[in-house]
Amino acid sequence: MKFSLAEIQQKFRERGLKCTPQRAAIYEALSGSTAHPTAEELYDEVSPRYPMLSLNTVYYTLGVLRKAGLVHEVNVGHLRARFDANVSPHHHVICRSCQTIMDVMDDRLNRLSTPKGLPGDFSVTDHQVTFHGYCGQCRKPHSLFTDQGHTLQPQGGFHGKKSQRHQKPR
Amino acid sequence: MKFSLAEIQQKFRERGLKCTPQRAAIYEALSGSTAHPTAEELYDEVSPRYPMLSLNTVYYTLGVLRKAGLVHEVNVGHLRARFDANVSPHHHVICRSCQTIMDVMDDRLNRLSTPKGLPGDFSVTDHQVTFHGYCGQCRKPHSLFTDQGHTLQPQGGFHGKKSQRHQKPR
DNA sequence: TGATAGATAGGAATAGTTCCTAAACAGGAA
DNA sequence: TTCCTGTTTAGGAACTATTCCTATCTATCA
Repeated sequence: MKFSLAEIQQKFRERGLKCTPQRAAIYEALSGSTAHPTAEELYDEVSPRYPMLSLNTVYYTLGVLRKAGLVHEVNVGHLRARFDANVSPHHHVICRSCQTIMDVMDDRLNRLSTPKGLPGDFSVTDHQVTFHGYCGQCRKPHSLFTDQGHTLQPQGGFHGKKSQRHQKPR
Repeated sequence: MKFSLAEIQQKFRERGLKCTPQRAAIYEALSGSTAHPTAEELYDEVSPRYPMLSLNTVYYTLGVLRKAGLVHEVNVGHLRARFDANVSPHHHVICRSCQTIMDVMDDRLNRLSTPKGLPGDFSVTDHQVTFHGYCGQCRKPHSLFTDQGHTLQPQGGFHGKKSQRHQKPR
């Protein structure tokens, strides 16, 4: 859920983080989304209100928030990192075709026990379950045969936002 | 387990893939490892036998083998892609500090049922459980406090192979 | 209000991966 | 066996996400 400025200020203060307008805006935008946006998508959302904002600052801020435990980084494939302000334990479903990520809140999955057969000195801190499949929009008869993971060369059919390097208008 | 040349030839033939020496060597090296090597680590392993081998070819070959279902790509964070010739369903344990990946073969995990609360038109094809924690070598008292996921700036303590762009000797 | 540690913005650098192209070659046909 | 053809290879360049560097700015605290 989207946090108010007061809530954000408090969270930052509790963790000894400076509360700059950019930082608050980035966190506000992230907390108001369940789409697991990329750094650039957050930049695109916040940028209109802060035209001087740099993508650099978004990365820096996300790094700071992550270290403070306010943000999780979700990685799907080796493509762009995606971020999530929902830091309570949860899991994900990912469409193999359009890479859309959805949250799965299922307590049963939170309670999986540590697997057997690990080296004795390995200490498990947490785990995550990722379900793969095809969402309604991508679910076509041939999908199962054409796409095993991401493709070497970009193919059509992606209905999300197109990857595009940000260009400052000149 | 490491495949023999005859086995590799057969697997390639069955899938209509040309069996070039480079391709066979790359797949042989991958099948002989449980360390989930990166493209570059495979390159480093095969390269001595094929000095003209290019990293490009390793990427191309891994892409071809992945599409043919002979290889899985495992992604940890947004760092380098890692590959696995073990394509039977299994799960992973990853050290948060050194990024070492180990396989978890646990039938119980293979049988997790599809979570509730998904959009009705989403079809789940498979799932994967990833356990995070700290391996014996990385398990120091302070580890739990300094590292939440990967760091913005590289820190010491990495005991794996150092990331280093390959340079052809001149 | 002033000092200061930390934050921001811009540009450059880095690293992993993919694209492009000409030359080489595996595998089937003759 | 030899020839043909489409695929594979290697090298270089390009691309993209992310990080590094640095000068300037600013939120916070005294």
